Amino acid sequence: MGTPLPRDPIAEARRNWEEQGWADVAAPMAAITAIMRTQQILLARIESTLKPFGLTFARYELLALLSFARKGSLPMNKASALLQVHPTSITNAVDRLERAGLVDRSPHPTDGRTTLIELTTAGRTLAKRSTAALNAEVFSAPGFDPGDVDHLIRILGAFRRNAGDFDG
Amino acid sequence: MGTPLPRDPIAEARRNWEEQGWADVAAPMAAITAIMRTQQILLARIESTLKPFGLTFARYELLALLSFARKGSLPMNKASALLQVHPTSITNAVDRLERAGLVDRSPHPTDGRTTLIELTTAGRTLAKRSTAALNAEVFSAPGFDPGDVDHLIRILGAFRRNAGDFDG
DNA sequence: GCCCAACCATTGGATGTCCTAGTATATTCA
DNA sequence: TGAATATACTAGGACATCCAATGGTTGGGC
Repeated sequence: MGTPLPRDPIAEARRNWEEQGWADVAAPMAAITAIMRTQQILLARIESTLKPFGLTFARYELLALLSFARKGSLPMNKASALLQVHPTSITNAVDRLERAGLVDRSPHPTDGRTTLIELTTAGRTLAKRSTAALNAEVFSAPGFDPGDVDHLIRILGAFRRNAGDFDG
Repeated sequence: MGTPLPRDPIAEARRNWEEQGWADVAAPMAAITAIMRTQQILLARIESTLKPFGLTFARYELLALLSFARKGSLPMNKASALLQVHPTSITNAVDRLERAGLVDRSPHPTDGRTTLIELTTAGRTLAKRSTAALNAEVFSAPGFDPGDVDHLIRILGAFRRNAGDFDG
């Protein structure tokens, strides 16, 4: 996974698609494949930045979400909805964060079905420090042309709304 | 993970970033998070389309790559480089594809270190059929504005070149 | 007031990805 | 020629994700 390839493998795939008579879907195929690869690159950078803190991206996202919660605590199903992941992934992340002393579980005062999660002091500190690291090492120089960032936000925002992520 | 949220959680995160005094990196943060989520949505669609064929995206990618190989066979390290994944992921995928009778391993004629992988007849057939399904169910209506597809390809292409994926 | 459908969190199983080691084969160079 | 280095693949472990199934808990309809 090291040295650059002589040519863009996605452009190559696009040419293959066109040669096979699938020219009508070749461009969307290339765009979707490019998103897959871009996500992979970005995730690797993020994980590498978070590693010194003992965090993965999944656990960081939960920590960051909690650090912005008005009441300081959040029901697990709410976290699942906001982060758009399966409830089992939240359970898994909370298990590990709790074992690391970064969050606490507590029963919901009125609804016996739901569990609340809350940052510990250590968790709040780590959220701050790891966010600072991500801002400095990843978000401040993402590798996009500055003018393209807004394009991306608009295009992907429309896509996500279209896919049913949110109303608006 | 069902009903749409009342508001865009990524726009929400961007506002939080700005309020914390990180306005300079709020936009790239939002763009990167949007790419993560978009990839997740697209991957779910692709996996769902491939499920009836007994394929995952990882295995499909390998099948498709082999179906375009000029010689019909490919060394494993070449597959690893072209698909941009860890060599162990290729080993894993080939293990399962071989067990399913879709590919064969064979020793390289001159280099005793390398293993060649090759589609079986069943593998070639399945590659064709599953590609047709993806074209019909995912790539033909990706959910992007038609004009945005070319923007995406250009922006993400520049990003990937910048990240060292390929020269050009 | 009671019952059942809906909801919430968890468990266990399958898959995929990466990393670290380890083994075997090639190549380079003193 | 023979040792050091580089390359190719495999083995085992950690982590995350999804799905299906389980066991409590609520709350609306009768």
